[in-house]
Amino acid sequence: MEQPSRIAGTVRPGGRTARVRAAVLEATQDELVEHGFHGLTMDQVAARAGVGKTTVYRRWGSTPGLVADLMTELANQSSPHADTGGIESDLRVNALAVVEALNDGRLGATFQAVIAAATCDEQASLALRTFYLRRIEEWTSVVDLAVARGELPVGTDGGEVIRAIAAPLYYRLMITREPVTAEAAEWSVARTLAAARAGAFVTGALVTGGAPG
Amino acid sequence: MEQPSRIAGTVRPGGRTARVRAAVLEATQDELVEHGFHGLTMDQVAARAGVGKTTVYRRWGSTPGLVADLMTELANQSSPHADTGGIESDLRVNALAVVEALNDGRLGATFQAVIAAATCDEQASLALRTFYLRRIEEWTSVVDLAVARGELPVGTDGGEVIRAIAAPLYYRLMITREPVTAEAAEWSVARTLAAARAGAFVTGALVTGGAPG
DNA sequence: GACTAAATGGAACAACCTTCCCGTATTGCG
DNA sequence: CGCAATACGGGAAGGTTGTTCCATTTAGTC
Repeated sequence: MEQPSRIAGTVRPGGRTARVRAAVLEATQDELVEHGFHGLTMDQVAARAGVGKTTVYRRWGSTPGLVADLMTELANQSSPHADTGGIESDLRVNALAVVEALNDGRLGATFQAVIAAATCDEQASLALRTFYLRRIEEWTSVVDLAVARGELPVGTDGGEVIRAIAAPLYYRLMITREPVTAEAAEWSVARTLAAARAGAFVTGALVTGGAPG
Repeated sequence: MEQPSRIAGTVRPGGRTARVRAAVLEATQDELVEHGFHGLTMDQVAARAGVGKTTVYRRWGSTPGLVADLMTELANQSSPHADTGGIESDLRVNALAVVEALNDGRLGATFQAVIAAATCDEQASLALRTFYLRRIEEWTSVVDLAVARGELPVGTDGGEVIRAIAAPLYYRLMITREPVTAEAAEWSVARTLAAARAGAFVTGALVTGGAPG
């Protein structure tokens, strides 16, 4: 095709190109805060960023492409997991970080936009999946260490525990649209931990009764 | 004023008006299955439904209005909760029903569309919240009965239990975009039940340790 | 510091969304 | 069965957004 076997912006990523990218992503977030994903247009993003429409089309192609790139950018800003020495406080740090992120004007709007975009765009869906699976993986070690310390049963699936912490918070945000409070985070930690201690997160086991078989 | 103090379609809801509404909502679902919320246009909905686009604009106003009405329609189609006599199987019925709905082509696409629409439209957000809070309320009695039977601790918050069952499934659907399987439903039931039995859903209590402090 | 290729920006064009106007068809009622 | 009000349908106009072409500017290199 027309493209020199590479995507525009990757051959000479320094100087102006980098400034343009930063300005466009910044403008994208601003637009998302104000209008949400449905109201995001290439036109206004370009105008707000002070760049030509052509540039936005060439480098991002569409509005889902914009939010996907935004999510990829966030994915690269790795936030190190906690290590407070106890699983309960570690998970609490995690849950409260999620609550804080979702309630942050810019971040919250961005997350919701990418989630919305992922419902109709494969690129956005991939960016979303990549971001969260990476975050989950980063935090899994917190659970693994707790297992090593004897705080949780051997075989506990760390990834599933981290998912279980976050799930109720996102459920409130996106589905029931209830406020995502610190209290909800505490509940999530307490309930997940209770289930984990009962062995409900042990791989392959479906513990439903009071005593393990 | 222009409007006779009522919204079009509410004064004479019989006959053609009802047929038009049914055709439009049907076409909306079809379009959602094919293009998602982002690709939903008033134009194509009208064409597909075989009605004038003026009518669609007059009665629904926008695409979020369309999906909001769709959700309201689904909310009125109440599905009675289970009563198998045991909390575990009751919750399993609930979880599997959610899995089935989310994996259904039409329903799944509709849910995702409304969730996406709710991120930028108050009307859709309200329809979504109304739908789910009603469903949660319908299923809460299942937990209350279990408490009465002595299967779960006194004071267990039924609404929160039902939320906890569904949350991981929606999390997989919308956030990590992993397949929503029957296995995931089983996990959710087992973990929620383990936490509930440990008293983690008792109102006001934050049970985190083995023994209450 | 000059050269080459990459990246950008402005303008033009097409497509789409949304509204307005008015004639027509249908409903609910007497 | 006839009347009056309601709801619908079609087409055209105005505005916004999507998409592409080509000259100009800039980054990276010798």
